Amino acid sequence: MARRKDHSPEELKALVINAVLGFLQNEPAQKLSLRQLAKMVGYSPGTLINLFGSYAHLILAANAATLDLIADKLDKALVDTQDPQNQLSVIALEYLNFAKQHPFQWQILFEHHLAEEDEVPQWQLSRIDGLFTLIEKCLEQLNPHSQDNERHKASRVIWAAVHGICMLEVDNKLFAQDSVTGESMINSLLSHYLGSWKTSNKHQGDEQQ
Amino acid sequence: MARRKDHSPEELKALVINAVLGFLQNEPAQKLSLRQLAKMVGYSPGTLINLFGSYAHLILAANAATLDLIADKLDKALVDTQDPQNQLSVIALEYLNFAKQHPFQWQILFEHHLAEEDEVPQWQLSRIDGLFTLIEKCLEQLNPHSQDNERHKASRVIWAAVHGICMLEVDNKLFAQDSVTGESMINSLLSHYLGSWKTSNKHQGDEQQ
DNA sequence: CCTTTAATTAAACACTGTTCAAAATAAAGT
DNA sequence: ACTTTATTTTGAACAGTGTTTAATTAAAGG
Repeated sequence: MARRKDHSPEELKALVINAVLGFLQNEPAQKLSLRQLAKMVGYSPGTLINLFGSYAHLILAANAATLDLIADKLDKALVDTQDPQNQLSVIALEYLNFAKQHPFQWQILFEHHLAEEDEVPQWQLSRIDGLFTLIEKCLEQLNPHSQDNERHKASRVIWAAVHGICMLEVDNKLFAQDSVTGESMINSLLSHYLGSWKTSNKHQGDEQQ
Repeated sequence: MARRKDHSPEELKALVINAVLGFLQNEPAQKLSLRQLAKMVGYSPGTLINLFGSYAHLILAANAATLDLIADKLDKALVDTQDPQNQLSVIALEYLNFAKQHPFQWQILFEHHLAEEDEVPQWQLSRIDGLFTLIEKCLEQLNPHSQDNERHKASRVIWAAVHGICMLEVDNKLFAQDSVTGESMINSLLSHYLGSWKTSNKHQGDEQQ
């Protein structure tokens, strides 16, 4: 059998990715498989494999779409916020919101590991780099006297911390009383961490390591 | 075939769990399977299944052993530290150290999801509860005027943040310059967050949410 | 119209976790 | 000591997985 002109390669890729993301709205990534995905879009497993290279790369393509979607949401949420600390808050809360609304789609973003032989593709790296740059810009507004490497470190700390909160929230691993939500934790984190950080480099270097 | 008196059920369980943890020292969880695990210990796949109930519960048992191991390391690391802020630092750094030294064993702790129908077992919950209690005690020493729910929230924030740092460090997803290590991030997090937190409830309530 | 090119797939392969009836043996009863 | 009972262990079968490949067929080029 051969070339069915139903869909161009790009159309088919989009079709498959939509099928993945649609599936992950209701069911966890574990229950997804190449074979039933092929059935959903009406093609054979082999076709999907030589479209994406492998099942792992197919998931990677879906994750790329998710990253773009998140970046888009962040950009839109930032347009009517000027204060840098509020901006960081908006970024973190919007990120949490996405994780809560699409838990399975969000989980697969971080639980999907490529085989160690093939490296993480360049576009993936640049997408993540964009997010860090965004945070660092906020930090620069918050404390114009701060140094590059201080903002670099702080952006990673904030990002990792927010990420951890989202992760445990989505996995229901916080074991917290009802009043303690992901939102309140992010507020606590940002107000205390930034409150100390933005005043720590006014007259001297980092006070502890 | 029947009762081979080679091993009692408990001995066999320990044997299997050791095989799992040994495997995860060198290879990721993806490459582990029930069948090759059975070969390692010299029993059939079926035997392991009616020992543990299922492959998922076998992994759960291995994760329980890991949690005990971590709790043990934390206890031992804490004996010669009095200052509560130093204690929190020791806890976090020891935790990071374990994650770095046993990345695959640590990953499977959080990437392994049970089917939603069977709930997380009680002993698992109590182990995690113990860790939170430990952190809350440090916080109480840090600020005796703080309220219960404030320490409750702060313990979750710290825990989630430390966890996020460990996760991105193990996954190599920090994309940070060499000077920014997991250790330096944990130091930054704790010094800034705690620095603000411990003085925030001296004369009034939580200043923001 | 015929040939070449390339997309698509069914079938086979080597795996996976799980079930179950049959087999093997340890323990209990006589 | 022998039989019976009970229980542990397993091989084989089952339904599923991702991947490879040879064969097929539709479209494009001459």
